[in-house]
Amino acid sequence: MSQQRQGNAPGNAGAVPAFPDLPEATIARLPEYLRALHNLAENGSDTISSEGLAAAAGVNSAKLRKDLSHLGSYGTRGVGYDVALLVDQIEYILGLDQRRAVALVGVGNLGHALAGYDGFASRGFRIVALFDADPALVGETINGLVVRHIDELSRAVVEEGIAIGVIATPAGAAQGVADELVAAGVTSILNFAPCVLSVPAGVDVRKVDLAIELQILSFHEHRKASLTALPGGRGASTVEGANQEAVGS
Amino acid sequence: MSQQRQGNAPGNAGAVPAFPDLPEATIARLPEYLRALHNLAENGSDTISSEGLAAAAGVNSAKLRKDLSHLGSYGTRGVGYDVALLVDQIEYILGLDQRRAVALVGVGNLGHALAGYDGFASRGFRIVALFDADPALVGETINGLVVRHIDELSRAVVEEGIAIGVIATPAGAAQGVADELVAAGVTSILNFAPCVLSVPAGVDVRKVDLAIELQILSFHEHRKASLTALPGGRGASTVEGANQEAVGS
DNA sequence: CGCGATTTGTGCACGCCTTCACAAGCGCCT
DNA sequence: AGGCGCTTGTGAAGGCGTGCACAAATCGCG
Repeated sequence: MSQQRQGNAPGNAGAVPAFPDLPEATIARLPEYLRALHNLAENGSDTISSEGLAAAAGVNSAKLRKDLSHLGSYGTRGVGYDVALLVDQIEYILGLDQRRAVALVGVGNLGHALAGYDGFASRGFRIVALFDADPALVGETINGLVVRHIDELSRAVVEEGIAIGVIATPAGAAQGVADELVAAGVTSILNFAPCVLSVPAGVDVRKVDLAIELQILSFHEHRKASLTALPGGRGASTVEGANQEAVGS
Repeated sequence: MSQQRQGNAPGNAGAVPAFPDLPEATIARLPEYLRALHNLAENGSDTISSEGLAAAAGVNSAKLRKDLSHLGSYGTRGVGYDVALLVDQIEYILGLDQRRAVALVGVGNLGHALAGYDGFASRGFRIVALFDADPALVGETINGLVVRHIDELSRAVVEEGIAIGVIATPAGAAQGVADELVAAGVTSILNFAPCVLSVPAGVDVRKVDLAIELQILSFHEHRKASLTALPGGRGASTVEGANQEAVGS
């Protein structure tokens, strides 16, 4: 590894290990590696081989090694990777060393569940504010947080230092909420509403559409069915095996 | 377009428009096109240009045209695409003409919300059975469905003709549930549990991990912050604009 | 009927990502 | 100390996906 930490900050004394620019595909897999590593750490493993970690994360071992090499991580040849060290490295890269504050807008059916979802708290995030436009929901307490009216969003974002917003409103309200989030200073949005958001440059949007995932599965069902129905079709056994397609680009 | 509907079933008289093998990337975008088309249809549009539809779906128009050309779809040069026809084509390809039956396992926090999520019903899916292992939850009625014990899963899958299962259990229980689903005959699984599932060939798995999406956003936050902090950093304005990264491979 | 405006469908080139295969490095055992 | 086995890190090749740019096709109008 010749060029880890390529110094784009010339005079910096190495205090901040300047930011490597990782391929998007790699970034999307890092959280999965992190989860697998936490599992391994709980089971008492000190080191793990690329083969082992790859299996735990559901990817090819060559891919895993290349991913890790991108972030300049040191494994030890003949031994493997130090689990604790790798956890720290990945958490640092992902910016999870600081527990990030998240605002959630829309506490309807889905939003309510997200507000109570353990997985966020246990993986580096704190939902610090809930908002809704419906007066009937404002005031309700969910998981220790009081739902506030969306008009208070702007102030809360500033006061709590919120950089990430989650939209769990109906599609019709999503763009308006996104605009308010951006105006308040939020620079990353996770959108559960089934619609395209338009945001200014510098704001990142990721979209999760639950129905789309089912529709993709439906396509494969349809394909499998039409294969088995074909005269010469060899049935579903022609499909490649054990494909674990992770979501997220 | 010379080779639409390449007849892999030689003697078939065209009754079944033999299955084109679309690129995965295209498949993942079809549901988004479909959603945009439904919106357009509601607004009374009869035809739509590739430019217009691309904007509504948040993609490049060239990409959209290439995607649609893959499924042998007919647009009219100088005019655009027939909205109703395109809806039918995409719904057929995705296998949404038949409302697919879905089983949902795990009605905890997240599962409860999924069971009540309108977006499934309105886009071609019927959740027909709910299961949980916790006796305290069995018997509860959610959205008109009674939660059954997971032991009844196998019978229900057969009786109701269920081909798609959704796992919304804790990570520890997910692999066991997946095994039972597969044993019962389910061939597609949507997994919300944060773990890797291992399934036999011929079974498709898609994974949605809500925390992972946030972690990817967190990375970009971290990156943006480190850029603005840099001596020569030109701030967040260097990021490419309005990037709408859709989730799903 | 012919022409211009418009829009689709696609050949092509480029870049990203994946995968293979192997050299380089590390630790352990004798 | 030396050799052997194991594992990482990476060069190179191949495949896939994207986006440009343009030819082909269709409609409307004079």
